[in-house]
Amino acid sequence: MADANNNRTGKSAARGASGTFSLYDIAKRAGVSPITVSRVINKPELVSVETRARVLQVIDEMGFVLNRLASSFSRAASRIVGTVAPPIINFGIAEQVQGMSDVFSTSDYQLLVSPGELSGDHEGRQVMNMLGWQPAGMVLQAFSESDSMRETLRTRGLPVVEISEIFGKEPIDCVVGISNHEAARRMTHFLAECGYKRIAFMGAVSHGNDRATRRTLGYRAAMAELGRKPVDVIGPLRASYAADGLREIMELQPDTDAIFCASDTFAIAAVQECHRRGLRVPEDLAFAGFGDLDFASIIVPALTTVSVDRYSMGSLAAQTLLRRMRGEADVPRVQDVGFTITRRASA
Amino acid sequence: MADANNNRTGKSAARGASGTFSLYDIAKRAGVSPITVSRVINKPELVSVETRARVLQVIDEMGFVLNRLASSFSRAASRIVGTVAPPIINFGIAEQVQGMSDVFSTSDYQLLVSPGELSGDHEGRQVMNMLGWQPAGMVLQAFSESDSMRETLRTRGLPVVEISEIFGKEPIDCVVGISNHEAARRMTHFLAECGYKRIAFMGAVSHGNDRATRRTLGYRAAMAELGRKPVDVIGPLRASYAADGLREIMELQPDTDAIFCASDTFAIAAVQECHRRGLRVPEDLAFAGFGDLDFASIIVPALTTVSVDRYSMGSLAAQTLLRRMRGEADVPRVQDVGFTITRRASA
DNA sequence: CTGAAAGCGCTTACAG
DNA sequence: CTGAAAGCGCTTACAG
Repeated sequence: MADANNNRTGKSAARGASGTFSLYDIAKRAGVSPITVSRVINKPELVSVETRARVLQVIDEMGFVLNRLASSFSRAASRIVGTVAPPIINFGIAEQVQGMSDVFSTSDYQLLVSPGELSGDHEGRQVMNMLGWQPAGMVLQAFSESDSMRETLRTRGLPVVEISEIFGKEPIDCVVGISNHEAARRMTHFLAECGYKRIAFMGAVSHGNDRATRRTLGYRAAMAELGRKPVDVIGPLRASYAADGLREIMELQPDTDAIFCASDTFAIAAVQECHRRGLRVPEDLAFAGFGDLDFASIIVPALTTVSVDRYSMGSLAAQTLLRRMRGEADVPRVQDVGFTITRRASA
Repeated sequence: MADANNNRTGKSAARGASGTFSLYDIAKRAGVSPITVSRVINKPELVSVETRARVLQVIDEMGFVLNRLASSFSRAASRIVGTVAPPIINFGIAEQVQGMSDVFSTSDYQLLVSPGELSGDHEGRQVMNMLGWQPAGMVLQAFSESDSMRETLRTRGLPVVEISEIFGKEPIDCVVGISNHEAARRMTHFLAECGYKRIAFMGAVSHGNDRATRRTLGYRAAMAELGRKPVDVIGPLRASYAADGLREIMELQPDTDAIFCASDTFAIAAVQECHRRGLRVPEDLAFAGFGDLDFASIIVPALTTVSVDRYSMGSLAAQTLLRRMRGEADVPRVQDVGFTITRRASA
């Protein structure tokens, strides 16, 4: 049949001995042409029931796995979606990726996650790398804000969804996220409404993205609106900084009665440090966090925090990208997933 | 030059308008053949300094990104390494992936992470999916133990490194991990040596892998060796189970003086529950965990636990796979990364 | 419903 | 140090 004038068949069959078969091997065995096998896999409704059954049986018998490299490379439209994970995968990022992957796994797109590299100066290089896989779209988890990378992506006209701070942002294409500035501002006002008089802030150093900075600025904006003096310190986003940060704040303003932490990690660790020092939380010192990590509701006292639904952020980003890749016209450029202030026992 | 008898050049150049160029476009512009461009990228030492410089400049000017799909698909040996992440990415898994990716990023292999799907009955399907990308090797994070999948992989003769329980395991190819049975056994003996008399165990339900079960059996083995009666309960691996588990244990054995938890998540949450109930830790009830999460050393009292270096597990797995893919002969089939008992304040 | 031809953009192996 | 030819395993677009 088809193999009379196709000399590749023989070669593939020979390779088959080591466990790998091609479409041609299946076609030969099933007595059909390779395109028919391709259709059985990709567009089964175009093939007659009998032919389909026969081909499927051969596929099963031979343990055939379609070479995705070849199908992606052939003239078919790319079904790859790329994302680059930040170098430090924390719980929030994991939730976000989960949200994305749950959406893509029910689509016919394959999500490729390229883990972030530690050598941080190559943010853009990671994205360029990903571009080599010819993705139909990308989700950027906005750990970096390299301008040249943003420009490259914009020029290519590739559908891109950023998960990011949305305040005052000029997105490459679409952006999904929250306003960290607004969230921090609101939490600060909330603490003031709770009756706390001297609210300090423990912030994280910026890591190539502006989330951390936005939170600090939101706190300061609220303090200005309240007519109060801002007291803030900044350190690396690790639990170990919390004890130092606490000390720094108490030196700056010994009668501080509440500390708003830019992350739950800080808040949880700082609360533990208070236990160690014999300070009562919230009676002697109240705490609020940011993020609503798993442990935030577990620790004693349970943490008052800004709840952000990272899973939803991921799935909304994925859904938005799907719409963009389908070429829908009215896809919103900026989507705010919002946040809530969750009051528990710590403030 | 080269383009006179290559009709693809024109087409590629036309596509270039929308931002994508091929090797042919670069070759034409630089006045060399496509293979030379390929060599500048892959084996620069084979090209003269002048030619190299000229080509690199054109690549840079045109923002050329090599099509990895095409290079992987062409007859070159695959430079793809696949891994499937478990559906729930916890902190340990994240560390493990980090360890892997740090190793691969300094090699010329590209790590492809396929995020796990929630529809858990398709464990093997994920791996088959990955196989379609023609990886040169795979790292299995052993969240599932599907026999048919293991058999498929074995048959193909693909280099595979499993990160897994190593006790009594017949690896597909190579395995890196610890003996959870031994670790749990040792921690139980350690608690006994600390003077605790009635040591109970809070275990997690097995999730397609046998780590959880191994820990339970290790505890029971130690109790048998000590000539004591084992008291164990089992629940879903979520912080919310800890309060229930604690109650169940106290009903089973009201004078329990130490609880060994199969995970730090349980232990941290259970300690918090004790705070809530007014029980002193470790005076009234001592706790030990498993894993040494970030928060284990932060909470008050700091947690006594089994420390397992997940990052090292990931990087050792990657290094082992690299050796297997290079065809080294003496790669050990089973590697035990070991554990340590870390004593802190909770027991 | 099924098939023959052409080509996706690279790299290998062979020449020079 | 550089290049022309062939082919990797699929799928598209065209036929019938």
